[in-house]
Amino acid sequence: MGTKERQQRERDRLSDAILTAARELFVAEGYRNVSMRKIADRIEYSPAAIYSYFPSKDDIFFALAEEGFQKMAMHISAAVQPAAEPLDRLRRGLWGFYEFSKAHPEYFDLMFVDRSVPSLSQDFQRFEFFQAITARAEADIQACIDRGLFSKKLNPAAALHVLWVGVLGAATIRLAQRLAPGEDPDTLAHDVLESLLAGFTTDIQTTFVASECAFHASDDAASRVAQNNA
Amino acid sequence: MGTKERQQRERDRLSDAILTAARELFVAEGYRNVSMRKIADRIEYSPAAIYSYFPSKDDIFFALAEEGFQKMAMHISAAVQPAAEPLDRLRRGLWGFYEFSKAHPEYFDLMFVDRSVPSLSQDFQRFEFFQAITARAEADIQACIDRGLFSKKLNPAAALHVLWVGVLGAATIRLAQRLAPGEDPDTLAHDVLESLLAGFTTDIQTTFVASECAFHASDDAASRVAQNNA
DNA sequence: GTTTGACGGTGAACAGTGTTTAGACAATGA
DNA sequence: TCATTGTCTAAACACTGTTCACCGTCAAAC
Repeated sequence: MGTKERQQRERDRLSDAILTAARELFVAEGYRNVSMRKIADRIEYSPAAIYSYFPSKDDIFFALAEEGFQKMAMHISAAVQPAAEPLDRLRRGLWGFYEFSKAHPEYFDLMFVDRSVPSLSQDFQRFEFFQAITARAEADIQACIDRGLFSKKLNPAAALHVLWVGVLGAATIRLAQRLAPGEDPDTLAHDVLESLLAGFTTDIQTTFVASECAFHASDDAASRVAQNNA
Repeated sequence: MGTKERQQRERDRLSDAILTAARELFVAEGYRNVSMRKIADRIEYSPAAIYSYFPSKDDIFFALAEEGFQKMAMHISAAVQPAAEPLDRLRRGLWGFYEFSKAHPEYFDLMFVDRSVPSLSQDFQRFEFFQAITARAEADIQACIDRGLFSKKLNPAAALHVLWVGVLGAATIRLAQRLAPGEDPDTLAHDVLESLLAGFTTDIQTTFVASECAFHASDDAASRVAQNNA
């Protein structure tokens, strides 16, 4: 009767144990120091046993990345929560993104920076996290446009990407420790965010729409755009 | 007589051969796929021989990173060259930075993103490249301020970091392939750059100076700054 | 001319990595 | 009771960075 169910339960239990062991090693030592043998030691099974639960090491990290996205969604939601004004919400959300990179550097690296887990790059858009958080943020940007805080020429989706990527750059440079000893990464992240938001108030960037963007095509195009904006 | 010199010449020759082999493997297969044994195979020596020329694998990558900085300095200088106007020079220089990340992704990753070569993080400011390129770029920013193109409240050094980090974020996200299939990374990089430059024209960011920045201290501080700028 | 010492290079090993495979063993269904 | 199924393991494969005892060569000293 319930034998199939019990077996499945047992499978789930061990699958969870593998993920838990991997997660603990992962946050403690970084994912570069997580090995199948260390995971096996923790769960008191042989390394080969893991392979009947996860096809490869990459798949374990893929599952961990999925956890990371949920963690981040909660982190950002909590940061946005207390604010009602759209610009305030936007600021808080992006700062929450930066803070997440500080609170969970290993997750952040795995989710956004690392190139050694191929499945993550390939299936990145699969994470439904982006549909949820992104939609709200874009609505906030639209609200800022409607209230006259941002340029009417702004494309909310493109603008969100710009903000996201800008803060991500600051977070990455902090994690990679590519700043001089005196420089404060928090200030840098803050300045990037504020500069971008300030830029959104202006009408200057006429090439903001993708189809009009030929800046990178050639030297001639580059100087043409430069002249336009000078 | 010249025996010492000949021995030294021979040492230099082999040291160069090691770096050449490493570089070829590095650009062809990525530095994660460079192994001491593969390098040894190429130079037709045993793996152990390498260790009397480089203390560790990290030191080989450190030397390659140094090459990368020289490469990048040349790339950016060539991009800036044809322009006379400071804003144009700035734009070209930063776009050159982005293009470098496309032309030499492995170098870029090693130089700015990677965390697995500890010596690079530790001695990052040692690369004299930054003194050379940075000084010129800061002068261009100062010129933009003087000509009224940028806010007078702008700190050139901080502003350059902001531009640098913003473009770096776009480059990183492109390399990590964390964009949806439809999205164009070049457009994104361009938008980031233009938004930041546009932001520099405004006086809005009153917290641009480090000492006044308390945005990230607490929720109260965050909302206070938000109100200031709303 | 012989001996000594240093140096350059190697083979083998150590301790680790992800992954595969043949086999053992227990639990299940007929 | 017997055959089957599924789970787990020991051992191996092909790698990784690094170390170390050894070995021959060659320059210098006696």
